[in-house]
Amino acid sequence: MTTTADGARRVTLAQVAARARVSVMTASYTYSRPARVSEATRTKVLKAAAELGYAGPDPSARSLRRGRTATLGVVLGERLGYAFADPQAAVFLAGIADVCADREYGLTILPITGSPGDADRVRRAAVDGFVVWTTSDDDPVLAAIQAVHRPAVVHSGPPVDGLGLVGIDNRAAARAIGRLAFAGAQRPAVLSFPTDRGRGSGVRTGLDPATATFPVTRDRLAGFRDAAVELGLSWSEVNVAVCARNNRVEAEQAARELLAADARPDAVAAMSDEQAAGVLAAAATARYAVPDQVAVTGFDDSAIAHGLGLTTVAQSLGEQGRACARAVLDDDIASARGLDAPWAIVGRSSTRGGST
Amino acid sequence: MTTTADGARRVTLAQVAARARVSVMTASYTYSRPARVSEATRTKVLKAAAELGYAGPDPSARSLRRGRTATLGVVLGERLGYAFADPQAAVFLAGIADVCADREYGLTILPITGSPGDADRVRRAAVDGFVVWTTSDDDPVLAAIQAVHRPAVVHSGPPVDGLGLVGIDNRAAARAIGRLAFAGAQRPAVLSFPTDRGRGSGVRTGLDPATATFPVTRDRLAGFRDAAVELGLSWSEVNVAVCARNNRVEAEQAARELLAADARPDAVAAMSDEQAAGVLAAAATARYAVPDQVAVTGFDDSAIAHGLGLTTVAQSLGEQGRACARAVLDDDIASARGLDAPWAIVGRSSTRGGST
DNA sequence: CTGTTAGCGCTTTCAT
DNA sequence: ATGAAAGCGCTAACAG
Repeated sequence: MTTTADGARRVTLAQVAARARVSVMTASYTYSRPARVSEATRTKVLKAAAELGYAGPDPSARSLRRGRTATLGVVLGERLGYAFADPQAAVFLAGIADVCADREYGLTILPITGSPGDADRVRRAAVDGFVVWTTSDDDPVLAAIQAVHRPAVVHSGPPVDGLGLVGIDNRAAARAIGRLAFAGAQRPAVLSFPTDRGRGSGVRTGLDPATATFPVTRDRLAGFRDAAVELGLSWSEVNVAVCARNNRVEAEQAARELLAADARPDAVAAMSDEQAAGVLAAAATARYAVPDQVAVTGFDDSAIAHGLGLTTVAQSLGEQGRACARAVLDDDIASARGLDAPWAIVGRSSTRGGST
Repeated sequence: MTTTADGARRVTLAQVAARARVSVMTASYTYSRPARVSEATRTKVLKAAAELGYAGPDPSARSLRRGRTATLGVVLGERLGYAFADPQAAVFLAGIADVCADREYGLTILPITGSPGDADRVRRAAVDGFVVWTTSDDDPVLAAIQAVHRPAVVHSGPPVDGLGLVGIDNRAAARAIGRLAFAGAQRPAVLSFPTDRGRGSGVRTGLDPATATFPVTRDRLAGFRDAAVELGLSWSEVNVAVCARNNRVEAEQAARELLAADARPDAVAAMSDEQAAGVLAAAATARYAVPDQVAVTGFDDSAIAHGLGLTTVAQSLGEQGRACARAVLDDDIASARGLDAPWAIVGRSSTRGGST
């Protein structure tokens, strides 16, 4: 007779209790409130459990009875491979994971594939609440989350009735960094995140920010436009290179195209440091001096920005991740009521006027 | 009277059934087996549900009753921030996520923080099985997973009784790539992953592979030693620079140290393409020609390897992730019985002898 | 410190 | 096509 038989023969607390000759409640307390049980009894119960191969209370049963799952759901509006390729998404998730670890919470990832089953996966997730990583205005998953009546926070928008919102004022930040990027420039250009779920890419001119359905993209485009206009530049002539994904390789390719054009840009404002790194690489290849021939700005002040001398917008995605997780786990959505997270301009050597 | 009152007043299927004037079972079928219910009744039930703000069956109750959670657990032996910073870990996770999406499974991430609570978090996770991303021989979480008697697969080791194992033969692959790296070299060096959970870093000489408790590190060190010995080089004189984390920045720093030494290495075998990229950067800064003055090899043939002209070991972490997930979800651990995943040497321009 | 009772919300039988 | 009964495994609430 093997103790660890192969069959997934489930051992229950009742069996353990019977074997230890105690009531089921005593066995239960042994696990959930050890202090309430005498040393001797506890030993007896654990011995019986070990003999039977009982590994602790069933999580589903416990969740049902307690009314909470001790798990947080994180909705990523992308296939996992893309989401993890974004260093800032990683930092954001790490912030969430910190809070979860502190509170002994699990973390369920809900990657959105774009298929109709996405909403169902969200509805069926055994979680106590949700954090949604940046998505588009028209993401059907948002309605599903709204419908389940569990605490949820959306990072960076869109705002959804009943859900919390955390992030920075992207328009204001883009305007501020855009002024540095475009200062003294004649032909500014923008390297953009995708404008909508279709994720079309290519260079457009005079792109209307309002047409973008990703709030982050929309707000940053609007901010860049504000900056251009304030500097007396015509937005309708600004080339906007839209990339399907936020990564260095695509950005470099797009920057190569921009820089090869007749009216070569003399300033490029990118939407992330990764993209800006691609621009710097393309500029280096084409032997254009930064910032004299091309000024470049990033966004996020990620780990690579310092080494690259990148003028950028500093914000803490890690702290924002923690704020999202706390708001959800504390069921305090009121603490997540807007895009008011702190940000700051970090001037370095990639823009004209030097680092201040 | 608001329909969507704030209070987390849980709506149950029984209430929906009552309102729709049908039995609880009919209401249940409406969700779990719509075909078994007439069109008219289904509409009636859904209408009642909408009126009450019922968002579908409670996941915990369903899990308890059905005996499965429809969620897969993924154990990462690192803080999330580090795990996500490793592009190959991201690819591996993406592979797992693919399989989960196909089968309408959720994905719970269990980051290991190194604290005693880790094992508990694993035990309490409401998942049907586990995939464990590379860890050390002495990771206490392995015993916890073994104890819960649910299907589990460990990627790249260590082997654990009753758990599946997926990965490549790292020693053989390291030996093969090491021969290319060290061919024609006099002073080979190695850039290594951490040897144990302590994650000490620094340059060591003649490091005994057997002392490493991370199987991947141990096997690759052993393979590099095999290669060195076969080429008539003395392992006891080989400098091994151990990095605490697998990333480009740390690797570049370590490579800088190696290259600044009196006996400058003329070949560096790294344990990942990220590390190799760091070596290339350090070599470029120091103006050493690759491969003539320094040959460099990577590992994994990741997205960056091609662009860098890196000679490396190709393997598909994505496919391995899928294999792990399938083995667990099919409860077919037998299909994951060893380190026999395919790998191949990809010769490029970073090693002497050119690309073949 | 330990035990009894009740029931979390759902779905698997097995009827009708 | 619909329904009644039973119980998944556990723990809150209340005794003793």
